[in-house]
Amino acid sequence: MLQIDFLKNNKERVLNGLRVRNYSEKDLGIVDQILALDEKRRAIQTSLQQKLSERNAISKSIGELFKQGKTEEANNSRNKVTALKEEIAHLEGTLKEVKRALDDALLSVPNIPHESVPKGNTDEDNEIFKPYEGTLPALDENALPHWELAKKYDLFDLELGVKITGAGFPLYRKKGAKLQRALINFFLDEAEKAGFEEIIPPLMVNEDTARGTGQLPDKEGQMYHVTEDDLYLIPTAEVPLTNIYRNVILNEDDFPIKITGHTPCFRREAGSYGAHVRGLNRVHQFDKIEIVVIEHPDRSYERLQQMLKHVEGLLEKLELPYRILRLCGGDLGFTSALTFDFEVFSAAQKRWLEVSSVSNFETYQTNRMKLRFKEGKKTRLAHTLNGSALALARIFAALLENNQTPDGIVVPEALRPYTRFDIID
RNA sequence: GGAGGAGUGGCAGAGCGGUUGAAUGCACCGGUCUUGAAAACCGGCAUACUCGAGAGGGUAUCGGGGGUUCGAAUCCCUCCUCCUCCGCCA
Repeated sequence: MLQIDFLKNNKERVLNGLRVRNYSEKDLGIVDQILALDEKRRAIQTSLQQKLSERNAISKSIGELFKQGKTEEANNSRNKVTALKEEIAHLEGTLKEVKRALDDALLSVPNIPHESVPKGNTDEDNEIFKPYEGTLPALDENALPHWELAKKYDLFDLELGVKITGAGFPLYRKKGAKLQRALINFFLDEAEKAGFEEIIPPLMVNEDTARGTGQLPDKEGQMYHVTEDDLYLIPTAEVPLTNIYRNVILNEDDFPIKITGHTPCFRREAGSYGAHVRGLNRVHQFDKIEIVVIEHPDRSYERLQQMLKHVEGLLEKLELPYRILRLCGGDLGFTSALTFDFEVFSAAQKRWLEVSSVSNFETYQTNRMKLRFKEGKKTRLAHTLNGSALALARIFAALLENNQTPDGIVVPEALRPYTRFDIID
């Protein structure tokens, strides 16, 4: 959620930012609506506070008068306050309404894109930030997509998932299960080497938490909701990890806070069907190692670059061909200011698969979460960043496809200490 | 799930209807003293909103929400969390 002061002082910047997100001139009216609501709120609040102040003063004097035995004067004052009370109740009512309208309006405005974010409507318009340098691996004609390979080597089973749960809940087995576990440990170890503290968070979160990172109110459809207890299954570890610091005031020397966690991720994503979502390309449950950083605002973009390097390192160790995209305004997530997507080339499907998304949210999440730090006497909002390092299902798919040989699927060197086998056959 | 108890500032802990944003201790920061440190002493030490050019005011916050009252940390309702005992259980 944007800060109202920022909006007030940088109106042009906000408007231009929304234009990058393809807001029409008509939709931009929301900004003026917000400013008007804020003005209204302040006016009401000021007069309310005056009345409250008056009430408090009189009430205080009543106590004094009773002590002195001046009952009559005390009763006079009492009547005065009774009259005030009505005004106060009325003002409180309108204040609440206006605040609510303001809040709703503010929540409906996405983050302002970083100046480097290109204009564009869809993922077609994303900028190739770092192209793949090399020749794309070419497999021979009868190379199999991962869902076929999975059948051939009995690595995962979607039909069994259907039986147990429903579509999109894969069941891994044999060397598939081992590879899965190897990847998890590999990614966690690499994150630890890079200075991230490993955390195993709860997989269900309450409403406040979901709101803090921006899953609510607008994206509730993407989360599984346990209505009986009003809890949400996490769509990513970002949610519980970042919310550790909800309502926290840090010291300046606490930065950077670097945490990581492996969790299953649950996504409802009212799905489409077809080749693009076959196999593990899009599932309702997948494992992911997430890295989360809470950083000083002056250093967050530097940190974002470091996070990119970390993810690059992982893909290089796994010997997967990748490229990095800078998302355009139209494809940029609601809460993000700048996002880089990593894509891995799947040789068998002959397409790029998104395997990681690394973003700087600036103060958008921290404003909702009230995550601040002390800067001298004042408090200031911190920046949050996060990235997948990495998401398993698609990496798993790409590994199977790209490394297939007539003899089996070759495990990349870096992973062998974890799998304890060299080949899947 | 049943029965009881409790939630106050960074921590400990008073207050249980009236100048209490909240005693006191500890922690922390600044100062005096000291060659330096400790001790001692003095001072400071929440957050948000709001008015004001500023100095400085005001409002709200004692787990959350609602209510009673001229006035609530104090009384009532409700929710949440924690503790003790019983039951169930990996």
